[in-house]
Parts: sequence; structure tokens; C-alpha cells
Amino acid sequence: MTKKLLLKDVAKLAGVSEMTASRALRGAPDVSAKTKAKIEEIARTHGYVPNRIAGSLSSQSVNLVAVVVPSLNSFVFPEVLSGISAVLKDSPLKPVVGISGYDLAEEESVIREMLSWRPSGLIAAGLEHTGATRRMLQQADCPVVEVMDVDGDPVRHCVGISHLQAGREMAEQILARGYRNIGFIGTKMPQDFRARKRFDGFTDGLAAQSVTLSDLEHYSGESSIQTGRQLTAQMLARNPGLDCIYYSSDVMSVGGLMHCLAAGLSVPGDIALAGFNNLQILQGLPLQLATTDACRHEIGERAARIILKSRETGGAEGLVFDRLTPAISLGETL
Amino acid sequence: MTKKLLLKDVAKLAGVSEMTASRALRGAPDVSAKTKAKIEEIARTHGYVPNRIAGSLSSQSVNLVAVVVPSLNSFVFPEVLSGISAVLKDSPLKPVVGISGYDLAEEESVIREMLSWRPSGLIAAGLEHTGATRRMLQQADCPVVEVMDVDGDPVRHCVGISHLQAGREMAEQILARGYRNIGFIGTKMPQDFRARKRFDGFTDGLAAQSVTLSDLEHYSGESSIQTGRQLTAQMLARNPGLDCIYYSSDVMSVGGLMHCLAAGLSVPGDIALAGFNNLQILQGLPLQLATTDACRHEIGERAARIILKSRETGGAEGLVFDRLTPAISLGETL
DNA sequence: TCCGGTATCGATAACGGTTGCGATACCGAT
DNA sequence: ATCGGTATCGCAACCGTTATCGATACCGGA
Repeated sequence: MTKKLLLKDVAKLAGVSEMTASRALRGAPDVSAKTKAKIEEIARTHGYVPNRIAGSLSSQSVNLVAVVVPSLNSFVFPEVLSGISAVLKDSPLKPVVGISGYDLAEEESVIREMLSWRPSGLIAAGLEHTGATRRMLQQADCPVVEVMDVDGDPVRHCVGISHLQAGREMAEQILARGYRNIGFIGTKMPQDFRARKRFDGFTDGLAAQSVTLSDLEHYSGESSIQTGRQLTAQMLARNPGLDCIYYSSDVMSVGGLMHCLAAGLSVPGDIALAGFNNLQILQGLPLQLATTDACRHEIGERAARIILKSRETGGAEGLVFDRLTPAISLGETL
Repeated sequence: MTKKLLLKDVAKLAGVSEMTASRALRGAPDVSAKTKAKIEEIARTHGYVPNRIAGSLSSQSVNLVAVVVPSLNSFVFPEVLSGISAVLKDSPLKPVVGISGYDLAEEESVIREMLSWRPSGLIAAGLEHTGATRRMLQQADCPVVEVMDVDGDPVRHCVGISHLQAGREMAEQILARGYRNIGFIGTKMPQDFRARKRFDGFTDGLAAQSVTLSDLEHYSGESSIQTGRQLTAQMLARNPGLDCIYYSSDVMSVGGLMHCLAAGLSVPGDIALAGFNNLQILQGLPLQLATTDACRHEIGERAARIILKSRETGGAEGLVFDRLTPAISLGETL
């Protein structure tokens, strides 16, 4: 670990000024091919790593896009991220992830932290924020996109699906197939607003045809196959008349399916199952589970494109409000 | 979007100097409680977000820890991350994730990018890097921890398990249970070095008792239940005599289990299955799959602690080489 | 009243690059 | 030989904050 190398040192070694070295290393014009080659050579062999803190302060530009999501364990946000990365791939921008842990206070502090680095854009999941967060997002002098959800008041741009609609449509599909003794298993994390909206949409959809939920189960903590299996077992034990269960997440419905396999129940003969998200883990199971696609990848792509376009136009473009259509896939379990 | 607010403005509004405002907002000493309250009040109501780029340049310190992992979809790295986050939780440090996509060239550019922000520490997955990457890691003037793997030459600190050993021990367990017609299904991603080491360790373990693999299948792309199921079906179709399959990942072995369920094969009666990682998705399945725990959470925790300790001691502490013991869990499928 | 000590605050100089613009060198054309 | 134009380079100021050190005010004790 030698003495730390500055641009100044590289320049000295190359026998040029700092400015020329800076230009050469950034690929800026006004440097002859020969000097540029020499400077690059020196920088490479000596392992010079430019200090982007100084560079960004000076140039007043940071090629980072802040992405704030509730969690990375839930299988759902990594796919949003991959959509973002795919679009940013051939641009100078790089995504940086922050995790809010389904906690609005934590989200506020994470967003504050990210904005303090003056990113070129910010993408955040959800439309619900603390007042302070909303204020920060409004004042931020970079494009801001709220993603995943469209049921609410976005601060600026917005790309997502309606979870109310997703819940309602699943209710309609379930009713259309004749199920009437319906249970719901969902998270009780008070701040998973989208799960809550699906629940509300679902019960609305049932109510529209005068059906009410026969059973209801809430769990805390992250969704898991294990939890889905246990809660399904419990619900069916106390309520054997149930003919259908809707889960707030595919991970949970997979657990439900596992219970049915283990208990020798026929799906959908004895009990129908439906989840949400269209996660990749649904592929390859013994039965194709019913679900609603949450358009995760596309949401990420579109959000990233908004950031890119906003850079081109200098932030002078109009507000984007992209409401994608969540496609139901009935599978074999309804 | 009002004019951008600087520390200078906050200070002016509060009727104090920039320095006092700076101290107040950072919680530094030498500010009376009254002035501090006033400054904080003003900063809050006006939505001041400090510019950490300037702050970090001036203070020569960045409270970020760079974490470079191959992927976030694979279910395995988010858990390492959560270990890191847990430890960093009550420290000023925050993790920042970079994704290398199982590509050493991309890893080099991601690490260069992260180091250019002069983080307080760097955690990278794996021991294999390009020459340039190794040089950067050596020269970095922050603690560097390579995680996940211990089979190789770490640049500085290292925390992980031996994948060679994991493969070998699984071979021993499988042989001890009398299986002799053994197949292997694993990734052919040329740069998933750890999967390759498990494979090598596995065949070594078999060879030690003069057993050779009966069948072998490689796939490209990310692991998935779907792929695991398909490849298992193929392998069993062409090689019905197989009595055991070892997979390079739990995700794949779950797919294998799904095939067996669908095909009416008894596990382990007709065919035994074993995977690797001890992922959460194994919980709740009809059968408890055999696997090896990769100690992901603990690896993350330990890596983060090394960074923290190194900050305290000013980097003067000795090298850490933590070789954790991967625990085999036999489950019900061997 | 004077003094030393502490609490509180401010002026100034970095931090390591980049922007802006002026300076120099070099070229062919006149 | 002179000139205008272009390619190449360097000087100085600045980006927004913090470290350092010195200044001031205030307090109790002698």
C-alpha cells in the first residue's frame, strides 16, 4: 500500500500539467493522441484511481442513480433492479441501491443519505412516504420516479400497476369460477401498502358480488414458503369448507401448494390457490399457480428511461405517469 | 423546486457562520444547545440536504462500505448483505452494493468505480480477480475483505468456507449411504469459481473411494427451479440407473425434487438428492432436502466486523483469515 | 478589579479534482 | 516572412464543506 497517488503525481510523472492529465484520463478533447497514451500508460501501471469525490464536486455532476427499495430478500425487487440496470447499461449512469426495510422512517433516512450524494436521479418504490420525505423528493434537483404502485399521489414521475385493480380482478376471476368460500392470507406488515391495496381491492371485488371473506390470516415478518405452508394448514384445519385461498404473495401461495401436496389435497379440486407477483419460483412446480404479473422488469426499465430522457432534455420534459396493466395468469390452480 | 440550498444559506438564515451551522448539523461539539436547536429548525423547515460530496472531500472520510457481489437474483447474496447490514446498523457506515454479474472484467470496472469514491471499506465476493483488480485491492487505502471462499490467495482479509471441502464432504456422506450411481448437475458459467470448486471437491471425494460420476450436466444462465427440474428429467431419462444427484445449488435441487414429485419417484428411495447453500426456500417443501449451509449471514457479519475493527485500530491490526465450517444437513433426501 | 479557564463561535485554508479562458505551438496560405 | 486558424496545453478560480486555529465572551475566584 504505497503513498496515495493523486492526479498531480500522475501529471508530474508524465511531465504535463494536471489539466492535461485530467483531460486525458477522462477522454476529453484537446489532448494529442501521444500524450494521452503516455498518461494513460502511467496511470495504469501506477494503479491510479481517480478521486470521484473531488471530481464530482468540481464538475457538479454525479453519474449515479439512487434506487430505494424495501428489501432484497423478497425476490421481487431484484427484478426491478435488473430492469433498471439493463437500461442504464450503456449510459454513464450506475444504479446504487438503498434498502428501507418496509419502514418509512428508515426510508426517509436512506433517501436523505442518497440525496446528499446529489445523484443524477432517484427511483423509489411506493407512493407512501413521510412528509419530510415528500418534501425532499419535491425539492430534489434531479428526476424522481416512484415505482411499483399507481394508486396514490406521486410526487413527480410514476411507473407501476394498480394493486387495487390487481386484487379486484383476481376476485372477479375467482368468483367467475364459482368459488364462494374464500380465504385470504397476507402480510400484516403495517407498511406494505401495496399488499394492503391488493387486499382492499380483493374484498371490494368480492363485495361487488355480495361475497365476504370466509377467513383471514395475517402474518408478520418476511414472506416465506414455510410460513405459507403453516398458515394454510392452520386455516384449512379450522375452516375445512374453504374452496379457495388468495395470498398476498407467490412465495406464500407456493407454501400453500406444498401443504396441499403433503396433505394429499387436490388443487384446485379440494382447494384453489392464487398468489401475486408471478415470481420465477413458480416455474417448475408440479402445478402452475395462479398469479398476477407485477411487471417488475418493465417497471424498472421504464423508470430508468425516464431518468435518461430527463438528462437529455435537461429536466424540461413533462410528467410521466405510466400505469401498466397487470396480467392475470390463471395457471392450473383456479 | 426552489433554488438549491447551501450550508451558507442556512447559516445566513440562522445568523451564524457556516462553521457553526456545519457543527450544529453534524452534532459536533462547541455549539450551544440554543443555537443548535435554531439551526436544526431552520435546516428542517427549509429542507436542507447537506452535500456529502463536499463534506467528504473536506473531511477526507466517506462513511460507506462497498460490497461487490456477482448477482442479487441468486438468493444467496442478499443474505450476505443482510449480515453486513446488521453489523453496520449501529455504526455510521452504510453498505453500498455493486453487481459484477459473474464477470471478472465487469467486476474490475465496478470495483474501480467503487474505490473511486474512497469508501471506508470494501467487501468483495470470491478470490479470483483480474490482475488489475488485485492491484487495486492491494493499493486501496481502506480495509478489503474477500468473502465466501477460502480456497485461494486472498489479497488481504478473508472470510468464507472451503467449497472444495463442502463438495468433498457431501461426496463422503453420499458414499457412506451406499449410493454409487451418482450424477452431478451444475452451472457451466465459466466464472462461478465456487461452484466449480464444489464440483472438483465432489469428484475428488468420489475418487478417494474409487467412484466416478455416472452422469454430468452443465447449464448456463442463472439457476432456477425450472432448469433443475428439466435437467433432472433429462438426466434420469437417459440414465435410469442413477441413485443420487448432487446439484451445485439448492434452487436446482428443488427443481429436481419437483420432477420427482411429478414423476411419482420416491425420494430417496428411487433417487437421492442433495444441493448446496441451505437457502430459505428449502423450508416448507414436502421433503427436507439435503444441503450444505454456506454460512452466508455469518460471513457477512464477520466481514463487516473486520471493517469496523479496522476503523478503530486505524488499519494497524493483523490480517484476518476466517475459515468457517460449512455444516451439512442431511435432511430426508439422502 | 483582574485573571485564568472554559464555552462558543468565526476566518481561513485546505480537500482533489474540473471549468473557463487565455497562452503557446504549429500549420499551410499568402 | 507574416498571418490567421487550429490543435494542444496551463493558470487561476471555484465546487460546498470541514479542520485548524485563533478570537471573543463569560464566569468564578483571588
